Amino acid sequence: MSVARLILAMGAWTRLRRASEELSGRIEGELKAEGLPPVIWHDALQALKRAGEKGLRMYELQDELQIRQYNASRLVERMAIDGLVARRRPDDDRRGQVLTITDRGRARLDESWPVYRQAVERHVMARLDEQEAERLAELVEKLAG
Amino acid sequence: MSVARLILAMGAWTRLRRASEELSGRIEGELKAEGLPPVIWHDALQALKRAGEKGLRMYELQDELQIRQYNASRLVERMAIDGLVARRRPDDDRRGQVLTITDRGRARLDESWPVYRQAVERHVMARLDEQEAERLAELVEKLAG
DNA sequence: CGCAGCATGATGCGATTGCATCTATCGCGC
DNA sequence: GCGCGATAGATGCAATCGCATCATGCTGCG
Repeated sequence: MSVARLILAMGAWTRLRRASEELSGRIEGELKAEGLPPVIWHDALQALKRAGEKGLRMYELQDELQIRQYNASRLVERMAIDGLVARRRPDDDRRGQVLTITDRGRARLDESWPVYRQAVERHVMARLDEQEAERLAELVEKLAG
Repeated sequence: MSVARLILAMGAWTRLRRASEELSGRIEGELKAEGLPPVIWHDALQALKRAGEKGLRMYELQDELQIRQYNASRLVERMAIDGLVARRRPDDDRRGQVLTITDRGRARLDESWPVYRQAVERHVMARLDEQEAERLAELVEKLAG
């Protein structure tokens, strides 16, 4: 019946939220403890690295990271202050920015990757086997669409 | 091999985080659009309602909601300002607080529940069948322990 | 008893977020 | 070419978060 479904959905949602916050707290905490930038910076740098020379427009980065426009704007500003990304105005659209990773950005990525990786190994990989990780990914994917 | 496991874990973790943020955004958004308090207030009021007359100590609420000490402190302060919870000092431990829900708190809960419920129905229940919701709850539970 | 350390919760401060709005530029229809 | 709605991104402001630390009261040990 529908009541049971709702209770299950509520339970899943609440646990999902708590688990996400718990994990974020731990993983971000480990990065910060090493003086490294937060996960979102890592994601952004990785996306920019993948994009290579051609770089990404603001809105592409925003899309890829699934963050809000103003958060993308501020994220990039902070990363630019640290010299991790370069911004340039394309001639064909002078409203916009093209973002590329700098050498310093790549270096920072290399520096943070081992720590990030170990954190994920410890807090995620160690707790789920392959099937479970795959299934979890599928299920949350259904929610985010 | 271990590399595959790491990739799966990373994928699960990233999607989990994004889905959680996405869903939080939508659900909190709907509450805010109706002038209702955020989900965490709902959770807190519900926990206090369950606790009844006896109420909860700060650290019990903190435990139940899995939030940090300073967040509990501030959450309760804001809810008290709105008159949704009552704080009183127990005689046997005059450092602490005992929190109880007020009539106004119960009323607010009744008011926000239909909206919250519908949001969860729309964004969670509608996207997962019973098995999926149950499995998701199990999996995230393994991560949060 | 007296004091040191522990537990409980509050708070100052800087960083981040959300929301709304602003500026600059683009491109389409006339 | 001109004007106007649409698009790209920045920003002021208030609220919230994280961290460290503080204040107060409790507890156990000599």
